[in-house]
Formats: sequence, C-alpha cells, structure tokens
Amino acid sequence: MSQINIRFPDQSVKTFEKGTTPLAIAQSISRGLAEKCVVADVNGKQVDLTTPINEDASIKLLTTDTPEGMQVFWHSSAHVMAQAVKRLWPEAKFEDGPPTEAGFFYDIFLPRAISQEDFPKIEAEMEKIAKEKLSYSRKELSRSEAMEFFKSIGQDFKLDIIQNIPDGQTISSYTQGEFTDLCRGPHIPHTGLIKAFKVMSVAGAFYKGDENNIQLQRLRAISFPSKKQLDEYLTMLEEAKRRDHRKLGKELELFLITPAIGGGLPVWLPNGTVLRRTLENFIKEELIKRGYQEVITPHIGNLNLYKTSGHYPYYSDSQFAPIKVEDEEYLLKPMNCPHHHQIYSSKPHSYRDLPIRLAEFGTVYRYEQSGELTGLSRVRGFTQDDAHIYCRHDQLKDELVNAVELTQLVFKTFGMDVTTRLSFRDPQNAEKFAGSPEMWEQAQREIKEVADSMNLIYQIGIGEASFYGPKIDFIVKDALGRKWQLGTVQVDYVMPERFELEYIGADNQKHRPVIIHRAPFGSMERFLSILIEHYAGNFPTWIAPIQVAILPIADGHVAYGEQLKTRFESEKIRSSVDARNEKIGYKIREAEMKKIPYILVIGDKEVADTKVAVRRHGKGDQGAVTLENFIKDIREKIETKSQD
RNA sequence: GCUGGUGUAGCUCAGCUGGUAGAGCAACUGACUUGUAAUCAGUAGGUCGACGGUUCAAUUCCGCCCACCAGCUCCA
Repeated sequence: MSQINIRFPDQSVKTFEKGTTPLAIAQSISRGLAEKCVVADVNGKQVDLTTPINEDASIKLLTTDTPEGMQVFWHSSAHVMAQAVKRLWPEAKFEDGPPTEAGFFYDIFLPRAISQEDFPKIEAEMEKIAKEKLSYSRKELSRSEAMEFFKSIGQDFKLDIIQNIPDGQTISSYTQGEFTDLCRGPHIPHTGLIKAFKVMSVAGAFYKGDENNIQLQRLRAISFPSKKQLDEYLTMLEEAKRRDHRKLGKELELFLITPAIGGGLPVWLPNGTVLRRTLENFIKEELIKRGYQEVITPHIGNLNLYKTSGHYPYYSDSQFAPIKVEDEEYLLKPMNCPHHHQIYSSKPHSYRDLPIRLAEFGTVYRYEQSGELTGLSRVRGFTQDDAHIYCRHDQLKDELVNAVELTQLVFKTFGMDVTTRLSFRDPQNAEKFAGSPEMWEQAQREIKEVADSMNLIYQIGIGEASFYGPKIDFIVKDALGRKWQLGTVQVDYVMPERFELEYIGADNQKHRPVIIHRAPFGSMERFLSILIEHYAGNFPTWIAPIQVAILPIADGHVAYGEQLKTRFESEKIRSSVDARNEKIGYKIREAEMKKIPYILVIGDKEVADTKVAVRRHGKGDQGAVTLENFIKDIREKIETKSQD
C-alpha cells in the first residue's frame, strides 16, 4: 500500500495512506478538530472532507472558527433551508442560494408569498433536517445528465444555470436525504453540525438582478454550530440597531425627516447643525491650506447646462422634472460641476494660473426612487463638499495625490475604517460611458498609478465609474453592515471637451485642462449618518453639539452655573445649564442620556472655591478641578480634535 | 419603482374573535431645595397614517393611497 506526504500549515509533514480523506486526517490529529472541521483546503482548493487524497498535498483543515469554514457552513445551511421550503411547499423552484457576509439566502420561486408567520415553520423544519444528520453526498454529472435530472424534478431555474456552466467545468450535484441541489460544493459532512437557525427576512429579488425579470422571494437566514453563537449574533444585531443614525438622530435631536416637508428631504435641527457646521469648518480650514477658492452657485440652472454636460440625458429619470420659466426650462441642480465649469470659462486662463481649485458646499437634488430613501444615507436633497480642480496634464498626478490625502485625513481624523475602490468603466457596457476607449484607458491607468504610488489597498469595481470618468471611491459600512460610498476622487477628460474649457499654454496655443472632481466627505448627510453610527452618538468633545452640561444642585447654585456658561461662551465652549427644580441624580441621568461629554456638578463647595466637579460621559465622577484647569483641558481636547 | 412588513398621545409601546382607546416616560401645575443615572402628588394630551367601502356600529374587516422598515433594482 502506497503512502503519501501531507504538509500542514505549520509546515510539518506527516505520512498517510494513499486515498485517505481530510476527515481521517483530522481524526488522527484530535477528535475535537474532527468535530469542528467542516471543509478542507487541499493544495489551495476547497474540497469535501470525504474527498480521497491520492498524492502528496498541502492541507489546511478549516473549522467553523474560520471565515472560510463559516462560508461553507452557511452555504450548506442554504441547502437545508431549500430542503425545508421544499418539504413545506413542494411546488417551490430554486434559483441561487449563496452564503453572505453574515448568513445566507436562497432565491425561491413560489406562487404563495412567504410571510413572517412562516418563519417558525421553516426554522422547525430546518431543525428537523439537522436532527436527521443527513450527509451531503456529491455526484458528478454530464451536462445532459444534469439537464435531464433537474428537468425531471421541475427545477427550471437550474436548467438555465447548467446551460451557462462553461465547457470543461465539472458539473456536480449534492444530495442530502430526499433533496438534491445543483452545486459545485464543497459542503460540510452532514446537516447535524448545524445547531441553530434563524430566518431573518423575506424580500423580493429580481431574477438575475434585472428589474425587467420576474421577482423571486429572497429568503435570508443565518445559522451557527451552537445556539450560543446565534444568541450572541442576535444580541450584536440589537446593539447595532441602537446605533442606527435614524434612531439616534431622533433621540439626540440631530435632524428631522417629515412627510410634511417630503421624504428624503432632511431638516437639520440645532444640535445636528452644530455637528455639521463643525465638520464643514474643519474642511474649510484644510481647503485654505491647500489653495482652494470657495465659490457659491445657485440651486437651479438652465436645463441646457445639463444637456451640455450630459447629466440630463444620462440621469433624466433620477432628476426632478424641469421647471418652466417664461420660455426657458430650469433644473434643480443634480450636480455642481457644470456651474463651476462656467466659473472657469468666464475668463481666459494662462497655464501659469493652473491649477484652479474651486470649492463649494453645494446642495444638489436628485429624484431617488421612493424605495431607496434611507434616513440620511440616501436622500433627495443633500450637500456635497464638492470641488473641481482644473489643471494641466503634467499637474494631474500631484493634484490627485493631494485630493486623496485630504480624503484620508478626513477618515483618519474620525478614526473610521474605510475600503478603497477604483471604479472603472465596463467595456461590455460602453454606451453607459462617454468619451473614447483610449481616453478611458489613459484615465484609468493614471488613477491606478496614483493609487499604487500611494500604496493604497484597493479593489477594482468594473462598471462603477461615472459616465465621464473613473474614480477612486472610499467606502464605509454602517452599523448594520451596509456599504456606502463616501469620499470620491474622479478624473474627467470629458467635461473639458463638452464645455470647451481651455487655457493658453507656454507655446501660446490653446489646450484643454483636465478636471478632478473630488469630495472628501462625499455627501454631508451620508457622512453624518455614518459618523453618528460610528460614535453611536457619543461624539468626541470637539464635535459634540453640547460639550458641557452644567448641573446646579439646588436653586442657590444656578447663578454660578450661569456665570460658568457665560465664561464658556467666551472660550468657545458649548454648554447648557440645567436650572430645573430636580434632584441632581435626575439631571445627571438626563445629561448622560444626551451623551454630553462633560457633566459639571456644582454645589456649595464648587461655588466657594471656583471649582467644578467633573463627570465624564460614560466614565462617572472624575473629582473636582479648578475652573481654569478645566477650561485648559477641554480647550486642548477641542483644538487637537481628540477622539475623547 | 418592485416584493414583504409596519403605521395607536411628543417618545416607547399595550389594546383577544368589530361596540368610538390605555400604560410608562416626556409636558404642565403644586409640594420638596436636593451631592453623581429616574422625589412625590395632580392636570392635560389621541379624526387610532389618509380616503373610500361593508356594517346598526370600524382602531379592529375589505379596497385604494401615503409614509416608514428590510431587501431587490438604481445611485453623477
């Protein structure tokens, strides 16, 4: 009997009999590993634990403690859910059921609408299937066998998938119990490993992601190898919901969205306005340092402007209808750029003038579909911290670097995790993108060179470019794990042509400038939504709407409290006095719930010594300090933009 | 826009199978003059999202619309 060498991740090598399986190898190491192990990585390819190994190999045993293991675990769970649905409603037809970042879903065609009342039934059936400890058995099929089989069980969507599998790729099915699904695998050894299920939601999903197709029912669920892990996950979800900016926005009186004004048209309340203005002032200071000039442009513009730019034809279905005034038509501005281009072209420019950097907090209006509106994250009126940099081609890279650095400064200042995407055009979908293929190749190459020179870690998003050029996009996740694009830096060779922008070069000839569009925050509204969730409403002192709550213990201390407030005003410290006739515990509770960073309790002792008793939000009593020391400390926190 | 769900006082929520609504907190009034997360008592507050229908009677049943929530599609 021949032997083979198996190499482990720690580089140790052990000898096994030829034809051994990852499961047997796991069992030879420890029983615990064998029980937790769900799939194996053999020579870089994931396989079932029961797959025989017939030659020397490197192996990695993946347990449910690894992200890869959980992906397989959830994928296998999706099959269990499909089986459960099939048992409950035999007429169900299945499309696709992949794992996700948290759990899995299956797209199902079923004439009957699945509702929340059905979830417990589905979960119960899934638990039954788990208890049956059905093993997943793999079978490889020819295309015709696969077509014949899935036709015989009426799974029409699978036929379509089979037809789209490229030649030469193995077609396989997995069977557990009476249920067989088309699947490339791999899978966990048996359904008994899945100990806890929770069906989360059902929603429509267009077949193949095309809104002209029928809608399937997307059943989302999550599963775990233990009940405890499920409970922890559900608790984590509850925590996340508490950070939701829509909830905190109401509780902390930051903003208001009311049908009386209109969906997706947020109103900034006094507290939220402080927050937003503080961020705007922060960026304005940076713009001054970096040679930007501020401009202001109107909220509407002649429709012809947007016909020239191409925004109107490209996005006419997501703009508010034009307004007719006398014989002209005007559009609520969906973008600031055409206005800025008019500023550029209002006078001739020398190559010596460039770059020209025009910045504006410009409010734009877009008709977003009603189903898309989400708090401050997706709205119909929002303000971009926009700027357009008109530069010579030899200045482009430096200007791009500068713009990316500014964006990075923003995220660093707030300690936010961000991922970077280079958004390129999709050559398969060329009609969506203006300009020549050569222009696109050049602009994309330039963006990539800048990203590489700055050692950015990025993904490339094909088809994510804007119609006039590629972008470097900065993407963050909200409390519920949804991804949103915030900052963006874009290269544009199209608009200079369309608006016939030019400068006179050293050669006394006319040249086209290149435009960089950039917005470090992106949309102030969306940025604030993420910021609120990032801090869970516990804002660092420098941006907190109210920085200091002054709490007099009794009526006799209110006058001193008012003196403190006046002093704080002169020091540019935002404070409020709670002069109500309430016990100190009550006032403290309220100030804590408002998440005010500093709480000052003042009574006889403080009045006598010109001191303040400091309590930090969430940290309790810090003891008394002199007023002057307190002011010095908090001013430092504000000036250094401390996270504290 | 599409699929499913939700809509009751300022906020958070209760209200079984139809008989015009209730709690806690907040607000207001009074008492208490208070030392680190809720003092006590009282008062007031609702076209039960809008409109239409069925019914002797609709917050409750039906229809249509609106808003919000989850997802899909879209996102300059």
